[in-house]
Amino acid sequence: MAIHKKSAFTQKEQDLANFAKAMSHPARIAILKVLAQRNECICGEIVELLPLAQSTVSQHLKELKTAGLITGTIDGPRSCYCINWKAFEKFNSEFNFLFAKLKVNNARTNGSSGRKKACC
Amino acid sequence: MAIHKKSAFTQKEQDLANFAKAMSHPARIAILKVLAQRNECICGEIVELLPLAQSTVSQHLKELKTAGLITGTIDGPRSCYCINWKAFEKFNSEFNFLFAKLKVNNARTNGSSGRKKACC
DNA sequence: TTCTTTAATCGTATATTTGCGATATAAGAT
DNA sequence: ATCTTATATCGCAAATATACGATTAAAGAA
Repeated sequence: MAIHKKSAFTQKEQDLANFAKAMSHPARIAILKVLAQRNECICGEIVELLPLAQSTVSQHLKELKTAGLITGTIDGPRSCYCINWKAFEKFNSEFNFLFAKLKVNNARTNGSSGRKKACC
Repeated sequence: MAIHKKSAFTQKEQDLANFAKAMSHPARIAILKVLAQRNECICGEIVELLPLAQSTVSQHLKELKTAGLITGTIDGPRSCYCINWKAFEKFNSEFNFLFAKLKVNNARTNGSSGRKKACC
């Protein structure tokens, strides 16, 4: 492509998109589920559970960490990962806020006493 | 990469990832917001509001439609788009379900009477 | 029919993502 | 000091995503 256009959108739009992007791979969804079940987890445990090579899992963990969805701390020769609940709840509520706002707008313009859609 | 590994994960994990993927670009977030505000919208109106070429917007609309987040119907020489509320709510609740499940697990294993995290 | 309008699709260039093996790093064990 | 374990990073290949201009298609207007 010629030039990146992502910066032409609002920060909130970019934040939501970045959050969604971090969740946009089944391996990363699976990692989050494992972290939730075990509360905390070292890389090797996740590698055993996923059908991916160690280096690939490490890369997915790095992406989740960069996006702020998980935290990782060095524990001797290991790395211990946890879900960053604060960030997760923040993005979850932002997502719900967008969704709720959309629903309200939809009800206002297309409710029982509102106009009908011309199409769709 | 050598081979696709996405199919090695569960259907629910793939569904959630696909939904997140559809939301993973600020242009598509912006499109959803426009569709919500106007209830329904033709392609040209969206093109005027976004800093992207017509062909690019059309491509984003196609991705949202393929992911099932919006519907599109032909209206003469125009195409009218709407948010597919049912699919949107379904995925939203699935997302919330995952999040709630994670939160419950976290409270159970790390609540006021539970054990502390060893790291993070 | 021909012209205009609207949108989808094609072709192309470039950027990013995904995945793995190999290597590097870092810390504890011997 | 050397070995082992655990993980991050590098380098590469292949697949996807992003963006645009040009073209095509489809329907109403002249």
